[in-house]
Amino acid sequence: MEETKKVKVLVVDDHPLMRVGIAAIINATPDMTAVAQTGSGEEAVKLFDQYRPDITLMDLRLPGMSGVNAIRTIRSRHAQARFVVLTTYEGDEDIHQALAAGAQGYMIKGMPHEALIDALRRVHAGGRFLPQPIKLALASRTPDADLSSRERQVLALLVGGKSNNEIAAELGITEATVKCHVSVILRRLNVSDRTQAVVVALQRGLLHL
Amino acid sequence: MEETKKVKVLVVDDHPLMRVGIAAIINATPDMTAVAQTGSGEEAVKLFDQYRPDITLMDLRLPGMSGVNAIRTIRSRHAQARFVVLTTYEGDEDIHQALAAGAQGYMIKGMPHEALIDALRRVHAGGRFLPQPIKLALASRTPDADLSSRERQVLALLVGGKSNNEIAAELGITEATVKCHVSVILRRLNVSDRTQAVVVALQRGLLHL
DNA sequence: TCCAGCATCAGACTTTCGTCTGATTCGCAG
DNA sequence: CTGCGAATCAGACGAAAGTCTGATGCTGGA
Repeated sequence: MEETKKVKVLVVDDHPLMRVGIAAIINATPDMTAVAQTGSGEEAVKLFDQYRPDITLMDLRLPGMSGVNAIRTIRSRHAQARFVVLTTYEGDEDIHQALAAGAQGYMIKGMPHEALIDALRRVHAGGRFLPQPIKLALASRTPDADLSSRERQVLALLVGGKSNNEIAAELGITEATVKCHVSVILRRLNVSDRTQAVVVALQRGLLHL
Repeated sequence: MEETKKVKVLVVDDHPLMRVGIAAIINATPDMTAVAQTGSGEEAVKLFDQYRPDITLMDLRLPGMSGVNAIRTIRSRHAQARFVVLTTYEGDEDIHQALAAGAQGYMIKGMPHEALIDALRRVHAGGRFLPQPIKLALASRTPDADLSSRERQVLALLVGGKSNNEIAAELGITEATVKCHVSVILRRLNVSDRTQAVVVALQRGLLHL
């Protein structure tokens, strides 16, 4: 068995136990090896520079720098870098962001681990890998889902449970303007009041608690 | 090394990769062995009967029967059964429920895996194990947090984004009564409107999306 | 037995929410 | 250059939401 031919994988996940499991699966595959692992996005960037893995297996929910930002940062320096995102399914927004950032594969924690190896193989071969449910979630995305930055700002405050008045104070604008933004947000998210807006924002992963 | 002296652990988690990691850590510990594993609460009950493990490592978020219900079911038949809950921290309610159901230990995914072994040892020795942040979360719990079953029902509909009117229709009561329930819920959760109620309910794990 | 708590309802009142109409400014793409 | 969309504000309106007072029936524990 020639070591140099093994596919080098960098594992990024904030759960140590999960990293152990992933590494075990990868290292049990004869032509793959987990060369390094970490629980932080910042360290992932450093480790990538150091080990130049063929594929990076990346969780999105990380303390500090998010997985998406880590992908963006690494890709800005290494355009050929390939990523498989590994996460518990948390709404279509995460998926969309990750793919936009340059991920080639998406794997859901909780799928049988053969699927993980399959995904790694396909992505390493230059292809893509998206599970069926992920494809469906992306297909059902309406383009209206993209809010302006100001609207996302207001939505964040809505999720914080703020009233129109408080939001106005916090943003230094009038309540009338806030109402206007809220109305637009409701239309874009296709809901009829702020409570529903909060629920779908959390469901779709537009914001995190 | 005498096999019969090993501490037998049953692993219950719906993420296969996580199970692999947990089992690897346990089996790497000389005096412990992961005798069985599953991703479902129902199967956990069967496997317990079959293997009689010394400790069951239980995730709370499972498809089908919840981890808490699995603990309750197993305990009703085997009062001496010991449990360590292993979960991503999702609010004080889960913890409270799990301990009330009879768990002796609580471990957060994302802690170093030495801590897991430590927890298993202590619980197997007849003790308890609660990480510091968990203790704090439990300490800051107000007794007001317990809602009546009717109130929980209303809260669930609030989280569903329903209006008072829709809730009234769904429960077959008057809107006046719904308003009354909502008022009580707001006071109990210590918030001032339904949107905030939804947010804290999700934060504290009173309800799941 | 009696009180406390839960669930139910009603009316009235204030505040907030959400919509609508209409208007101004700014930057950017065609 | 022109127009479109974002962001800003205003006023006014109806519809919800939330509070308060007060009242009834039921259950279960002290």
